[in-house]
Amino acid sequence: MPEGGHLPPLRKDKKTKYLRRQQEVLDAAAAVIARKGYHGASTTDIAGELGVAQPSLYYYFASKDEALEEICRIGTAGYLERLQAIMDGTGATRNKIRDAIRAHIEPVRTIPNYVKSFQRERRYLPSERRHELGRLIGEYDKLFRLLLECGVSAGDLKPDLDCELAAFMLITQCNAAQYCVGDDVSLDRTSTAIADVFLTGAEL
Amino acid sequence: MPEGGHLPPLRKDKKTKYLRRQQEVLDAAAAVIARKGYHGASTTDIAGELGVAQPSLYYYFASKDEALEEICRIGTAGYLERLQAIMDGTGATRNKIRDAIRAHIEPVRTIPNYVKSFQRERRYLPSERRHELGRLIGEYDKLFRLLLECGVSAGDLKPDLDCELAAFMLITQCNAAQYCVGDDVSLDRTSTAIADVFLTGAEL
DNA sequence: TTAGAATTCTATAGATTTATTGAAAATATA
DNA sequence: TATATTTTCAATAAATCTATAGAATTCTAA
Repeated sequence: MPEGGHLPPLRKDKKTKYLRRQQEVLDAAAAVIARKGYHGASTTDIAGELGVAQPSLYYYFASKDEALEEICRIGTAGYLERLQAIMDGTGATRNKIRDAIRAHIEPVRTIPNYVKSFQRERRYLPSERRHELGRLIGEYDKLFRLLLECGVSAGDLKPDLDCELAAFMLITQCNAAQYCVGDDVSLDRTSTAIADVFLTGAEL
Repeated sequence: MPEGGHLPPLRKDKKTKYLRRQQEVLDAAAAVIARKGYHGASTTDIAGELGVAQPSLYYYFASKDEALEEICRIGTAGYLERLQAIMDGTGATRNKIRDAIRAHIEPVRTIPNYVKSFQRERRYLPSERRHELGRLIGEYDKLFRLLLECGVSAGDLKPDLDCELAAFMLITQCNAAQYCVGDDVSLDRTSTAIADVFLTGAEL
């Protein structure tokens, strides 16, 4: 058994196979945790999802905590970089906001179990990792807020806009986009609808 | 011990004292469950919050499930009625929307532990009660959507507004209002800010 | 002050959980 | 095929959880 349970075996050409299986285990864990919550999802449940015995999981992860850490890492990967890239662009404020909304919602749709587990279960992480994630989220919130503040400075958005609150509410709406139940809930239509209301309002 | 653990004693004048204590137990349970989640909150944790021994709780509730049911009942009480009353009023659409937002956020601020426990932990209810709550939420969503649709019909809101999505996103923002962290996060200011952006948008 | 009612406690049963150990099975390699 | 490596499993330890039973305590009222 690999040291610590989560370290891969030694032969280098076998690593990829090990890592592929580890990914499958992680997918199963994310699915069960998204469905039943971290404490509601037993390791027996996760093993059942995979069709293996419960101790087999420990060949790939040292602990349930560690699996949640990895799930959260995947669920948050790239967010900051994508938003930064959008802000570095040259388009109009409204298009940057549209792009930011779209970029945020995309993983919510493509890897919903990872994002959902991150959103709802990250508070059960060990404190060090939890605080680390908190800092990352704080940076993202700040960057999103900066996007709006730049729009205000440029004269594209209302000068009295509460950018902190507005950024928070936009992020909240993007996170909730996975729970939409309407007729056409495609990524495109959902992100466009959120952006439209945010930019131009609902009133005539 | 009262039959079933949760039924009050017989002498009628003692009932109020029993019910008061039951409320204290419920407050403690709501606080711990809001903080640690339903499965993360052990009955020992809840008893510790009250400073009593763990089995003492069972004098007031037959089970942990039952306590969660009661917490969810309190956390959702009055929502439908308040929204209905607002819709029955005669004011302009924009003011009804403002009132609806304000009314939704108020319990989020006044009884946060109950609302938070309801929002995040209701999925762990026994299935019958969970579906019952689901129907209640569905009615509320539908009523909120109707409010917007009436606005569209009256010519107060844009004819192409996606009322289902917009209602869902408004409710989502109200529910998230408990997590605001800005300078002035009063009920008034938060609800006004949400309504302003929704009605008139962020763009100049 | 004492009898009865109401409330809380100690002790514990019984189920479930995470994680470990060492053996068995499966797979790859020579 | 035989050997070594990788992967999985059965068995189980140890901790924790919900809930119960019955005793002890506290409160109330005559």
